[in-house]
Amino acid sequence: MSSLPLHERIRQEVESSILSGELRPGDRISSEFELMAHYGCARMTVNKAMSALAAAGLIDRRKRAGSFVARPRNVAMMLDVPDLMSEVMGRGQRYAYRQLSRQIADTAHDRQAFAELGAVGRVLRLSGLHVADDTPFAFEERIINLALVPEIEQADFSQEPPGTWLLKHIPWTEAENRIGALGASREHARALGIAIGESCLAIDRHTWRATDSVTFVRQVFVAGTYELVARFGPSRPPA
Amino acid sequence: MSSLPLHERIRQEVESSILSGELRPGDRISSEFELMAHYGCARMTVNKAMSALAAAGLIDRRKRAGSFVARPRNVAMMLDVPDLMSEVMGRGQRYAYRQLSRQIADTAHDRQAFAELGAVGRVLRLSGLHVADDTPFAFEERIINLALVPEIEQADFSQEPPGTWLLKHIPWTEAENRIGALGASREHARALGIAIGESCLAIDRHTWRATDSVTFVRQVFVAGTYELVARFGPSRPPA
DNA sequence: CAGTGGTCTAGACCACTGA
DNA sequence: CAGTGGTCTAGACCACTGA
Repeated sequence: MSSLPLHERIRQEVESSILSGELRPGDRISSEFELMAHYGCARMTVNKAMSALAAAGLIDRRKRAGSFVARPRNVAMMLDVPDLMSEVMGRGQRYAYRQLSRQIADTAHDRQAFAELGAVGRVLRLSGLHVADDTPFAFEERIINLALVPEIEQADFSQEPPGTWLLKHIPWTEAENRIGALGASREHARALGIAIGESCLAIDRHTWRATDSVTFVRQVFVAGTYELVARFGPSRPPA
Repeated sequence: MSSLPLHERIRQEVESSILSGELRPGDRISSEFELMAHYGCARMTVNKAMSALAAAGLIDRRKRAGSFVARPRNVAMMLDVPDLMSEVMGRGQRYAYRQLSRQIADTAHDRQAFAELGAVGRVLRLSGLHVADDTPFAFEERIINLALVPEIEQADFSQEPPGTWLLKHIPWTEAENRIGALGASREHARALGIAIGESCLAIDRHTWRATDSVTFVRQVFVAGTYELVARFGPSRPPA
């Protein structure tokens, strides 16, 4: 039973040739005209398959020359960056957000806020804990551009954390994440119940709406309690 | 000067409506027939634009019902996972790999190798340091399936690290990365010149060729010396 | 200059599914 | 059952660029 569309079948067959090693980097792939003849289909169907492989970075296409298996350099992996509340609840655990601090500031006087968001004016600064089954697993420190989201001043974070609130109210954004490690500061240590200097995973995320900064957040996870997963490949990895 | 293909212009215009908030999650997008009329083009052109948005996860398409702005849940970010040697040299620094240990084992007797790769038989176990401008910045511990890459037993890692060697000899693979933090072990600490327990970023990468395990590697970076960057969005984030 | 990919057209048939 | 998206056809013209 193969109800697979033809363009998808072509894509998978060429992809398999590349991932199995039958076609090696630099090798030329049959031209669209040759593939048309081979599959007995229209050129658009072949083109759809090959365009998808080019978009995924597996092949390079050059006019007049043809299509070639690309060299795997900086492979772009797909990284899942889930909403923490959804993720915790998805594992069947209870989720809670505990606010630790709240403060209105202005990028004109708050140098850190200015450094992260630029000159956006009034900002809301929050810090809090993400808690799964009564155990804090992440500390977060957030700066929100109030010019863009004034109504967040009245928001209630007892049911959902600021990140989830923002996701609902500022639905689609552009984002940049920086992932690193750090040793727990005094504040992190007290909040997370660990020792100062203990190893933590840190995610710094800056999100924009068009050209305006929406929010900057640093989330700090105790080492071993949280992992990010990124994948590359046609299917999920074999078991 | 807009030499942009029409399908790309349509994609960008709909994307802008979503990212600017003009269209909100759940909102219906004009049908392909309406967009055909609006842009005065063929349906395939509209379809190419909308299919790209659906592939990127920005819209959901349902037969009979139409196309709708998706809810931003687990957004898939693009994570750059560069080759360490290329990255260091791309920054204009000198790169070197220093091998620390080398050992042939068998998954029949080596429990850790079996746990990571499965029952693949003979394996090569390596540990070494990635060095930029004479400063070690990453420790790596690697297990390689010799059944798949027997010639690596004779390879010389003085010019390129095992990862780069594998990239050249086993060009395209599937991969899964797990990114977390850990405290430096005694071995990490000695190799990297840091204190035991000091915070480190750890990347565990398992790569496959079709259904066969090729290699498992853990790379450990001193906190603050290395960051991973992941992005989501139509363009690069504003400055 | 000739082969290749990039794009686009104006149709077509179909599966699906919600009004 | 009618509107929608999914797919596909058989053409077309063009820009590019390497033989």
